[in-house]
Amino acid sequence: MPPLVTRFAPSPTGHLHIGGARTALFCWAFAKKSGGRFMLRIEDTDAARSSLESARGIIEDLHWLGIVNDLGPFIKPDGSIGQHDWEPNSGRPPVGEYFQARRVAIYNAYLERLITSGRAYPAFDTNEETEKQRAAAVAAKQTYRYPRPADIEFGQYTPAMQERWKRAQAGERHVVRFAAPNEEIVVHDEVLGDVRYAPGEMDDFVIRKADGFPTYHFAVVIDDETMGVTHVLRAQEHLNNTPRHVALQKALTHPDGTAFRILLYAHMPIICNMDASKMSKRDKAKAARKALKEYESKSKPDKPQMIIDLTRQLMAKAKAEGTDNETASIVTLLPGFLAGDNDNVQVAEALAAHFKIALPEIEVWDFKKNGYLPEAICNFVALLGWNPGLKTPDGKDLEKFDNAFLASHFGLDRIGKTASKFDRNKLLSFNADAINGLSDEEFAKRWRIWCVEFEPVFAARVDANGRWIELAKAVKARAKTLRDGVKASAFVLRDDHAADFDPAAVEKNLKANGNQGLTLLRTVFERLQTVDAASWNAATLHALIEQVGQQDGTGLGPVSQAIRVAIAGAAVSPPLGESLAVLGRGSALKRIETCLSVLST
RNA sequence: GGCCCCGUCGUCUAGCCUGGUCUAGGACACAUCCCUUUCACGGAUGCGACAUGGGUUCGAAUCCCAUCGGGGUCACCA
Repeated sequence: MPPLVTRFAPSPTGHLHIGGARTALFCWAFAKKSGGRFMLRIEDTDAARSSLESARGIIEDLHWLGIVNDLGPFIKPDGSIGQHDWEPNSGRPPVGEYFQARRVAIYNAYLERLITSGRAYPAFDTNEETEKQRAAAVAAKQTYRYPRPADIEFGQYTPAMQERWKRAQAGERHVVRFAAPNEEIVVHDEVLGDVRYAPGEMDDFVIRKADGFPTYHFAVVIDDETMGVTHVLRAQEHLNNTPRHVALQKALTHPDGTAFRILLYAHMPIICNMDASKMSKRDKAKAARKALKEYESKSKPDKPQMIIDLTRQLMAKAKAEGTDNETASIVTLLPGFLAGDNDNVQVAEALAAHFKIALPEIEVWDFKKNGYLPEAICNFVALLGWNPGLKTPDGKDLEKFDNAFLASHFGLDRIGKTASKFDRNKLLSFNADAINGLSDEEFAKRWRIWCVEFEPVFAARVDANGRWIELAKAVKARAKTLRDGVKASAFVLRDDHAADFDPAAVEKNLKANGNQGLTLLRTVFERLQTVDAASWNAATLHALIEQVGQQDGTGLGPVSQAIRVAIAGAAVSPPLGESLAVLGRGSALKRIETCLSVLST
């Protein structure tokens, strides 16, 4: 019995998309659940857009999510790319290459047999010619289908076909097209059931491009067959591709004459935005253009001048950050981006930084950068189109689980059919729960690692006073993301001599009732000075503040708020004991002193 | 526009296959209250859906049909 094999086959043209993460997760979970293998394959046949860097990034993103492949490329500790292949005793021949661009010889061998069996033929139309026909068809509201040339006979390797092949081999620029069968194609889908496509729906699609690389359809079918893939799990946007793949599987044979298998398919729901459009990288460009539009409608700038200004600012920024190269390309792409001719992500990000707006998180890396935990992302995304259908002991739907649970419970039978909207609120809530489920120590550790990468200034400051645990305790409950944790502790970064205090807070908490707050603040200040550095901890400080409040008869509130304004500059901060402890004796006293002297005059 | 898929609270969904236990359950969001030194956390309560119209049936969220609505896809991208 050959093992069950699923595969995730991204094209390395950018970061891992959140929808791709779900596909990978489901493929992984299905393989684990079934005792099979999960394979990663890199579909880099688009020479212009693929990059090794993207492939590396995608592998890293998957690893970060805890989705580890049994077969295909992985990143070694030394940073180089290695690969897992079928073992000698696995009953399967080794795959060899998992990057499609390195498998061209394999595709060509199958392609040639397709040609000599009359099921594929070289076509010499130029791109412009077919585009023109297509445009004409669209203008006439007709469905465009590539018309099969008159000299092609389905399934016959005629002299005319031989002549075409000879021309192609002689080096004439051409593509190879598949001679599509004129019959009904039924796709058996594990989620959707049988999906029927009427005869004549499929045209003679391209299977090898003019640059010699196979198209997606062809490479996928050859690879899935030759690599031993048994189940194809992918998003529903691929459903309409499937009849092509099935037709190809029916037409292809191995050198020994055996037929290709018809694979088992399971198409899962699309993940879309709250407005029901498909979630895509372009949403970033959309958001950036929207910000720009708002700016334009507000300040009605001269457009050419604005482009010049923007360009200058971006270049200056790049120079300051030492990212000259990247920004040079941004600058050349900017006019096209503004005109809507390209959706370059770097341009979008540069504009977002300029207009101080947040771009929507679309890729796994975006979520990582903004402080989401991988376990929360996996958990949330697993619920988009799948549900365990189990209840918790108190009768609620079971929806909090980890990847190990998925690996033991996932099944195709509980994949839904309806598209799901990506509710960022719910993800945020899942993330907050994941953070709160961490012990203080664990949270401190992971938060610090994140800060070092994404908030280095803050990390260095906290590192300097070594108060991560105290800060983590103070901040954990009010952090829905790791980034929130930094926001909640922003007071740490305040200058001890800063003289700006939120006026409303000053009025309410210090000056009201005849300077009640200031008086209290003076009292605590004196008392705090008696606490030495060794006993400067949250519990001691809290007790002291409580005492002052009691002695004064005003309770805990007024003193607390007075101190809070003094040390944080505003009426909001984490609990006082912790806040003072984190600041340390010197800093805390200095701030109160500053506040007293600024407001007493 | 052609083809394909889908239609339960605003959102994710349970229930649908195997009609009655569904005056449709849970979660997120929202609202109110409680807790509270601020902001949060937490606790309680509330708001809120079977797209519409026909069948079938004693009985339909569940089965059938139609309508309407939404989405996907129509590349020498994957």
